[in-house]
Amino acid sequence: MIDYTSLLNSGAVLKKYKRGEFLFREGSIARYYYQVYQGEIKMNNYNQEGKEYIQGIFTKEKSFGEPPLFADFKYPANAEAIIDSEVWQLPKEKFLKLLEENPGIHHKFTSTLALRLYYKAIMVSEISTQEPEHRILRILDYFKKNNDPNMKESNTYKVELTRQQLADLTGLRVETVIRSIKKLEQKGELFIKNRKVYR
Amino acid sequence: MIDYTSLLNSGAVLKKYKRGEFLFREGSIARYYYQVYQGEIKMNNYNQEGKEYIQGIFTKEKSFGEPPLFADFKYPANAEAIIDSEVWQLPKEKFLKLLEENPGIHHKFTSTLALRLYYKAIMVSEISTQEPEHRILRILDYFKKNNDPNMKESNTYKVELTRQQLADLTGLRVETVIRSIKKLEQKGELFIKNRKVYR
DNA sequence: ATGGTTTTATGATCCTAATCATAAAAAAGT
DNA sequence: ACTTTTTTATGATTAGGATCATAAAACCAT
Repeated sequence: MIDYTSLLNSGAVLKKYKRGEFLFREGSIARYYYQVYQGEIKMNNYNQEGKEYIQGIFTKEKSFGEPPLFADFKYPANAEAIIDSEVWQLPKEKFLKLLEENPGIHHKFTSTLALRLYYKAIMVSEISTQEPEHRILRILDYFKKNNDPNMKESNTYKVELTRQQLADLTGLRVETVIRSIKKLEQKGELFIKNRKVYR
Repeated sequence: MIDYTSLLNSGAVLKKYKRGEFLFREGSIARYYYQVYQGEIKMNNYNQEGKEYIQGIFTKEKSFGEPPLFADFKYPANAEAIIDSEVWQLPKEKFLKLLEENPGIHHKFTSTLALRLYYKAIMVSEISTQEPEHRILRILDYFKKNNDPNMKESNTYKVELTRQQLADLTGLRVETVIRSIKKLEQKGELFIKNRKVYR
């Protein structure tokens, strides 16, 4: 999102996180801008019984957790490293100053927020009105489109998500995801090759 | 959101919509900035069977449907008048020009998007992991906080939403909402006075 | 290679919210 | 005032996904 030169000039530092480590917790105050240098970070919620909901997964170059920097509220979710990762960390004030001095970057973040809102609007509507198979297809198509922007729709995309992650992204349970995926394969909506899903 | 003087100077016009009329449809291209002058507008989705999901309800002074103006995508939902309404309409280009010339306004919109993202993050997590009563309380608290920003938490708030609207906001069915509200009343989480909910 | 963990898999059972049916009360329209 | 529509209400039944239980396959660390 922000190029390395600007990051370094603004005073960003690289932080390492081990798999399973939390960068911040739901309900805490936002103090930094974060951008993945390498690895994989997820933002998620756990309910009382420990059921997880994954708000989003962020890979190389992606930023996350900016919304609370723009308005006055606490983090609505945790940030947790899926695998060992390195993440740029820039203090809030320096981030906002950077935006102020670079309208272009500011505009880019507005677009990013808008796009994320679009994704959330789709997911919440899906989850509340659609059945499992439909939801899963939506998530798959989202990842297909998002993780590789110049991927054509006709190309087959290898899904790098586990069944459990798909469940946590769609509000379903693993077993339901496994069964739905099988049905979707029968219907020809996707195919499975040594346990990996292709769409 | 944008003051009337700026709106008029930029070339905005007031449009009237009858109850039930659509301002735009899911999947169409965004051409205008919209801001409620008076009345009530909802953004929503319908699934194949006609089940509705309400993305948001917008009243006096609130803007809606801006995200697609900032990034390149189609409307993820419809905009429909809940009651007879009047809405400011400003062409996309003029809106973007206005933002460009007024960094203050631009920043305000970024905050608005951030806040809306916050609300969506909460709702999608609620809907996918929480049970009916929990979800309903969340929506009530959101409306309490949002429709009257200087309302204290200890004040009792009169909910102006129908049971059906609550259902469409939480992904539940009317009957479930009615029953859950009764249970919540027994638990002392809210009270009902001639059919109106107070929280 | 070995042992431990994670992921995928499948059958059986349960439970909760959806669905179906029906109606009364309230609000809105003529 | 009277009809129509909307909203709230309640009981009975159903169904779909969650839950429970168990295990094999794949992956990983040493």
